[in-house]
Amino acid sequence: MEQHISQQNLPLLLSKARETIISQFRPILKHFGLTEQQWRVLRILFEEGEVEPCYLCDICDILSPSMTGILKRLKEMGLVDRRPMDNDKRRVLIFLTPKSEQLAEQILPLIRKQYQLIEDAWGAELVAQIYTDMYTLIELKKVKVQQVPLP
Amino acid sequence: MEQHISQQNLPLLLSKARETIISQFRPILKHFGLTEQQWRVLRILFEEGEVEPCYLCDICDILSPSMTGILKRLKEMGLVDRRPMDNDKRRVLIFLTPKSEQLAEQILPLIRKQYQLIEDAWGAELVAQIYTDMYTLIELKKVKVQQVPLP
DNA sequence: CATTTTTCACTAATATGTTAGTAATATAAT
DNA sequence: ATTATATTACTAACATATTAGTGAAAAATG
Repeated sequence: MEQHISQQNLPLLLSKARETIISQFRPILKHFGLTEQQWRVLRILFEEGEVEPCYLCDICDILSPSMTGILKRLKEMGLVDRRPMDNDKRRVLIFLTPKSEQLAEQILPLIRKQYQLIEDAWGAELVAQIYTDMYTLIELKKVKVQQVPLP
Repeated sequence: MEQHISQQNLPLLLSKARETIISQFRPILKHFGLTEQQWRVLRILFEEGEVEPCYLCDICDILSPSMTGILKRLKEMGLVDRRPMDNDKRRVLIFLTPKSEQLAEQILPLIRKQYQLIEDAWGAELVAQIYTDMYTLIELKKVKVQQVPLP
């Protein structure tokens, strides 16, 4: 079905753009029985070692209540474990298990290859441009926008 | 908390970019007790009159099972109504009520003003650039990407 | 005309998103 | 030190996302 996209609807455009990208990777994650969010978390843990949940929330763009469930399920799957911090009893540290270390080592090369295939199909320049644009847009978060007065 | 963003993670970047945008509009919708998805649907109905659920799914980038719930809640709120089609008994048509027509007429000017405020803060050229990039990216959906072989 | 395949809206089950609020602990201000 | 505030992880309640699958009707096929 061919359709026009409503003008002045940036969130929707971003949503559709994101779907275009993520659909290229969904088959890989599905093959390993992971959701996109679960993989985001595992990947950060693989790259950075043990970190706190709030740090994961920040980096992965996942809110705290969602993260609670994600970590709970990852723990049930035997893919993460946790230990309390010594100096601050509120905090905990999350880290990978040997099982998930191995899993990440399997998945990461496939993700990289898929990015290569995307560049082959869409052109490396265009992909680079998308990166640049997204970083620019995210940085704009720091530029305060006035709020329209509400009735 | 300042953080680096993982390389080769476009879906996450898109997610953060989208959040940057939508956060500018959330206060408006919240003021009227609407979620972003509910507003997407109302807006299309306001622009296009009565349409079918599958068309709304397509345009709003919302999957059918989600749309079922969204339309059900909008109906309970008295913001949409439905009638079966004459020639095809599977299909239904969704349309606004007087109440939601009036609501849309209140909200739309505020959305437009907020876009103006965004352009004032970030620059019209940059916003235009984002539109262009997103359209380009969405069009890329039609360019088939090879799938990495899975073990 | 009868059979097969598609299409449409829907349900079910599970995972995540969003907002509000909580208890425990830590830090800042009095 | 005592109070007030901030932070961290969490729960609750509801809305939406994702995948699989269903029944009814329409369209395509034989």
